[in-house]
Amino acid sequence: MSVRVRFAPSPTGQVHIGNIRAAIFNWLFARHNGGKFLLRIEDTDRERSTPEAVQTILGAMEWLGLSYDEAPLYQSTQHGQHLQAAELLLKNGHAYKEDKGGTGQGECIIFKMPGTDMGFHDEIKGDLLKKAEDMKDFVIVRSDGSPVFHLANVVDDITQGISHIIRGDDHVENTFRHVALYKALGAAVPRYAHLPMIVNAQGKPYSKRDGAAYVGQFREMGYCADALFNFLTLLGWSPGEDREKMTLDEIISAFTLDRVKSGPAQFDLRKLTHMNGLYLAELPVDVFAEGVRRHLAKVDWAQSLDEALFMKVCRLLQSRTPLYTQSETWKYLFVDPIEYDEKAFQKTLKKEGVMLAL
RNA sequence: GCCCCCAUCGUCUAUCGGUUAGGACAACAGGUUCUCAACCUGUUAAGAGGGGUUCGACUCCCCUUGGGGGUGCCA
Repeated sequence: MSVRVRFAPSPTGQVHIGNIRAAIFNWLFARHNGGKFLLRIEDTDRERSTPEAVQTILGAMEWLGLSYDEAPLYQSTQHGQHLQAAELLLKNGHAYKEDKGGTGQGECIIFKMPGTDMGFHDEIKGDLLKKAEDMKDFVIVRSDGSPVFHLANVVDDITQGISHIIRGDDHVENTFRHVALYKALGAAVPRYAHLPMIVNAQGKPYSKRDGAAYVGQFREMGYCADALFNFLTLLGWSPGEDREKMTLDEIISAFTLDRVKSGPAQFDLRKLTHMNGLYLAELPVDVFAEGVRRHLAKVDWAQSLDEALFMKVCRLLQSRTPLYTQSETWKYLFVDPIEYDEKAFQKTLKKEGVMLAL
């Protein structure tokens, strides 16, 4: 079975850390299995989708090295496909029209759940079952003619030939609907894997209120892509054998879904910072220096530093810098005069017999 | 309310019936040191509770408790 997975973000703003983690896991799964990693931009929400947000997504993926294998599919171009699928469901009796009243006006198209108990196998959580009475019919096309997420998502996954759907835990319940949709559409049901959520110290979904929550923010704060990638990989997954800091190749070859945990994982910025330090320490000096330069660009005392001294300082402090932004505290090395008591200094020199090689 | 999922040090995790329950981050102590930091060494620290199954349970089953998710003409 050839592996085809996808990352399907909505271009409505910044790229959330939880979303990019899902992208990373999909990417790793594809690379580990020699499959394809596809990108689908779910831009059907005309109100909130913007071209800038698409660029933000592309930029975040490029920064982290998440290369995709085929041209991105823009969901808005699939509108006809979605409606065609709805028509098919109507025709074969899996859907019906109804005016539900309430917020919308007119008839919407509703998918009829099979009315039998259902189940699917989750690669991470195991077998999941649901009784018929716990599943309700649901709207697939709104009364204004626009397809709902469930329909669009499933139809697009079918047209992109997705074999494994690896996504956040918050979609577990949707999966029963999606499986029913696949079957009603006469398509092969893909394999599913639901990733544990990334939560904050309170156990709630990690959000921007908990500090940095977007890829762009981590980049600005001075974290390097490899460190963030490695760290995110360890949230909910472990290669075993006490391995943590790994090269990309090592991660790819060790990555399997059966080693993904199913409980939520708390985001610990301190551990990320420590790991970032390990990555910065092994960078070539000039690359490190370049990163420092970027972060010092806006700092007033660092506007015209002596190049030779700057490189010297970089060489000296590289291994002790967990974050680029820490270079902002290097001011004393360049401009502050060293304060000392001349008399006490001389006295110490004599007393200790200290020899200074100056 | 109803449905589903989850549960090892403060945190991320290893363990897939038999271990002194291991590693990492953090914390603490000491060392090193031109402040800070980094670094080195060491210490503290965990199987939520109760029943089973078994010669033997962190590990398998059940209940309780706690946490999370879902329950839209949102995605």
